[in-house]
Amino acid sequence: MITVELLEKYGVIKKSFDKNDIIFEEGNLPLHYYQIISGEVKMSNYNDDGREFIQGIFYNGQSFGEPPLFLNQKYPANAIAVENTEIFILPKENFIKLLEDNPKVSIKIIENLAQRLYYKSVMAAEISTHEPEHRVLKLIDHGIAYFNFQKDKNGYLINFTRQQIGDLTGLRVETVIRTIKTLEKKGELKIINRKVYR
Amino acid sequence: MITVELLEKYGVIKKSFDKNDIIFEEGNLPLHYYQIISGEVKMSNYNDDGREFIQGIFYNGQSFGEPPLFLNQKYPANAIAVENTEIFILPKENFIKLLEDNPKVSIKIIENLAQRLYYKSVMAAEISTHEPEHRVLKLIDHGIAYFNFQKDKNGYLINFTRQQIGDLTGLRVETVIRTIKTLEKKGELKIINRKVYR
DNA sequence: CTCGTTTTATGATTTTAATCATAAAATGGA
DNA sequence: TCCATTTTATGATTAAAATCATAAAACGAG
Repeated sequence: MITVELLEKYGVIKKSFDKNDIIFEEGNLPLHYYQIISGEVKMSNYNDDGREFIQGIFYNGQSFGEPPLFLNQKYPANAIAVENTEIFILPKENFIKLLEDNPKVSIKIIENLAQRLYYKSVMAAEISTHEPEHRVLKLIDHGIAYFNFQKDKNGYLINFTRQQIGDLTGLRVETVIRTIKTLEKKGELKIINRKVYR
Repeated sequence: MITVELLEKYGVIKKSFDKNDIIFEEGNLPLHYYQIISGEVKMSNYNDDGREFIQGIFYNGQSFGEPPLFLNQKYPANAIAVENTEIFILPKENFIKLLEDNPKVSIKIIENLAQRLYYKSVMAAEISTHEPEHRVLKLIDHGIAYFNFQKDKNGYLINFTRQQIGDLTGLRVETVIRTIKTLEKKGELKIINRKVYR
């Protein structure tokens, strides 16, 4: 996360997106740095059958889409506003200039990329070698630490739909529903009027 | 990749590992920066059944294991020498000092992490939404660009075993063998005395 | 050169999650 | 408040890759 003052110094603009608006598309060349002011953004891929895989979900203060920007490669996924969202947008050249002038920001970027790489490493191993129960629990426990799940008297509220959990873990929605029920029976989580708590 | 001169200035040491030696283990706290001089290193996880998932394979000049170093988190996977390997090892504090003193190195680190994140994004989507043929081809095509595959008169030699391809794509070795045969029949790749060419 | 290990190979069977079908409950615009 | 859409739910069936079994070929350490 880069401070507002710094971004403004380098000519950032604000842009609003409605729910379901496309921010950028897979295959496009990156031209900007994006940082969320408010709202929620998902990055995802669709395969030939229209099946979705969610690479990540981003919230207030988080940036997204930097890797291909640094590599001059095409976006490997789409970025879509999950709800009405406001975003800081900085042209690539200005962003590079900002980094050159402010070495400490580079360290922030490194930490952010490191965090995302860490998540992807964990989930990649989960998706390819573990059963549904393990995958879902791992995602939920990661979410408690890094997505914005709120704690109340029942525990952490996992505010993902069953479909989203499926799209993040590579499982079908029916499988997620059944898996969550099994996990409830085993006492690993609670279901209180259809909402999942951990 | 950080230059030898710079690493030596900050007190780097060289260490040799024999084939199959463990460089660090999942769950340990990171204390060093690692950069390969020669040889080959794999990072991988094992699930409860002993099934392996290879996170990545690294060669001459490449560094590995930085994300948890920046985050003060435990290693999410093991690092193992695939063959006899020589590695530069720099203590964490010296590495941080090196970065602070040399902002341009930060940019290199960012590009490196961005590259790895890009690979993980592509493979995550493949593993969770595509069939074996698609997964194997994507891995191979990525390997041509980023692993050290050599081109000869038959095309690029994919110098991975079927088992390694399986551990990188989340498939079983028998499935990989059958998939590669199918891909050969479809003309997507060649098999010349058991070696795979693309 | 030899022998144990690894790699590639193939066929038969099983398992597990995907798929298909259907529906009730909840949600959210108009 | 009404209706279309989304979300959760459950049962039956299927398909696809994993598993199991076995073996030949290649490799590599001594």
